[in-house]
Amino acid sequence: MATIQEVAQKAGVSVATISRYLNNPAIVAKETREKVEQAIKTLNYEPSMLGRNLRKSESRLLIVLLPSISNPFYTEVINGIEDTAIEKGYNILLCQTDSKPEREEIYFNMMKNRLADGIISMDPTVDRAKLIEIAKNFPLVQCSEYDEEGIITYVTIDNELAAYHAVKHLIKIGHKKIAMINSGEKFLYARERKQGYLRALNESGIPFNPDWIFTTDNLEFDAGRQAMKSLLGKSEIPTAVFAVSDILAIGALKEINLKGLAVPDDIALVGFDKISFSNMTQPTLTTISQPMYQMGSMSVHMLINKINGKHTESIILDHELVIREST
Amino acid sequence: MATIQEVAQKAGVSVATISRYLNNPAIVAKETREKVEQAIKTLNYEPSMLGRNLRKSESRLLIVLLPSISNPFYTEVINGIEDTAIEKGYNILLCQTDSKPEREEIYFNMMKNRLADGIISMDPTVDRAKLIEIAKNFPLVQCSEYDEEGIITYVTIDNELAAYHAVKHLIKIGHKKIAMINSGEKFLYARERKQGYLRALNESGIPFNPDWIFTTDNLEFDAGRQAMKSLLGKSEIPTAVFAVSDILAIGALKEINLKGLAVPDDIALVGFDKISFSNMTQPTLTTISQPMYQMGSMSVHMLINKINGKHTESIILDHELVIREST
DNA sequence: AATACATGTGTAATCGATTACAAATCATCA
DNA sequence: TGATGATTTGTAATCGATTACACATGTATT
Repeated sequence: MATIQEVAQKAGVSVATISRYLNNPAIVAKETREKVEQAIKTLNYEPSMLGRNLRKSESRLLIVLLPSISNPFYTEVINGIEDTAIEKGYNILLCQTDSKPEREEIYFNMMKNRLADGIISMDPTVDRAKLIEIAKNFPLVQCSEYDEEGIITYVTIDNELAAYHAVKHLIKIGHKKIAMINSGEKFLYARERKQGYLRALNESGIPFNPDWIFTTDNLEFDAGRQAMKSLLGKSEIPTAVFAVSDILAIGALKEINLKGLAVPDDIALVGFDKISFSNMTQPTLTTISQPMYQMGSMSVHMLINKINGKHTESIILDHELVIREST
Repeated sequence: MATIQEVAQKAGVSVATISRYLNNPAIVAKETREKVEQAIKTLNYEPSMLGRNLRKSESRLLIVLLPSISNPFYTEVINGIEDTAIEKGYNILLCQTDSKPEREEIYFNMMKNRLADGIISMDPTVDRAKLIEIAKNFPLVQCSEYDEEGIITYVTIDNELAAYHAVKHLIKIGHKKIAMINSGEKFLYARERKQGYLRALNESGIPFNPDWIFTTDNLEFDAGRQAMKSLLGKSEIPTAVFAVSDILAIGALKEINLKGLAVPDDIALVGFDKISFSNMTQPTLTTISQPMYQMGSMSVHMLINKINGKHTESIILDHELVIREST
């Protein structure tokens, strides 16, 4: 691998000239430029990012923290992140924490070690205190999550309103017995969506039945099944279910089918996230669509602003209710 | 951010001593060590990877090339890659090509620019000639794909045998009219799986009906639906279908359901890959399980061997037929 | 006491780029 | 013609670490 020194020698100019050519070809004289181009071509030279990065003290790498890549909700967000990052000359390091603090630690250290220029955190389970500590010293934005105290810049949707819309839709098509499959209330979004659910019921004068709210301890398919199993075992069975994630809804759907009941005739079902699989089930799933690509794209813009020392405001984006066969 | 120089000054020793402490604390005297530890702590020092990387001319980053992260087949492979890489002190750069050559180019350049130490390619659509060219000059292994000429080191399964097993299973449970939903034969694995399908039929004396082989132009859900629609429109309708990917199979399942037919009673269905969603459908999908985690893990071991200049042999791993409700 | 060897530390070169500053060249114009 | 300013290039310091080599000290051996 040729270095800039060798190119300089071959072209009969100094390394400074080569560097100038690399960074702004226009400022080197036409004649010199041709010699440099010639030398680069014959030596098959490619500049080393290692040298450049050290000198500029930047890595042009962004860390994206997420619990797990297998959750399809994130894939579309990642597309937004990746496209925007590449457009801005950055690359992304996709980091799965599996909600394990020691994994988190590794990635926070990469930041401290200057192997990354900033962090986009999409992990709801990350330790809040540590995150705030990091955010004080390094560029960091939260995507689809946020900190109630508003110390950390974020981009997200209005979870309360989205849940409200979902439940309102169920009420509008005639349901009164509406259950909710929620994830642990340690998550802010879970608390907010529950508020939206309650507000919709309340507004329509439907009494709240605590029997019909089921809290799962994870977001997997099986948790959805268990939740539905429990709901189907209640003395009074709901006619509609709002699940806070599509995967949970798909688990519920499976359980409903197993019990010989039909969606939407016996039980209507609304999910959340509009993952691609929500369109592949039988029946297809009514769900809340988040502007995932846009969220990803925005968070990169915000992060790069932070890296460049500019101030950035948090943003709340719009969601959309997608009505399909399950309601 | 403190540098090694400042730490050295604070501790009253030379930078060499700090560096030695960082890389092998045992070789610095106990007394000095304590001074160094003290200085590091009070300055809150974290060594810069930029400096280290330049000096060692390595980045400790591995590029993982894949068509799209949204294909769940890859997520488990990635887990294997990530765990093993971290264990070996490397990090991974997940790179989606979307099968676009210009995206590929970006990532190959990162390699040339020394921003990555090696590449694991899982992209079947990547330009072969270019891949071989890269493999000649840089550490590269192929995972789940391979080059027929055997120039590039790879880890994969025996696709012909896996398809053979899948079709044999259908024959064993009484099917004679067996269709295949295949992806384009530009992919080596598609050609191989077709061979396995033909061998199984042939061995059981079942004549091959060209009407029953459908070639899709992509691997998406809708392609599966279209394929099944076509098969259901034939003059003679098959009683079993072998699809070369679970997503295609799930698309087919949707179409079968829409036509009011039942799986497995009217039509039996076998997929390929054992993605997590294959267990969430109604009915669950019989499929071929590839050792995805192991494939990922192996490919990292092989790549690191290559990076360290050691010779490495290609490997073919075992698959497994997972029989579930759809057959 | 002389020698050999192990242990611990410092000096300074090095990795491959960028860039401030100085210097050389050239054209322009009074 | 000489001053002025623009354009182009070179010199050398720099980013933050690692490491070969040299040197000083302590310990063991005869």
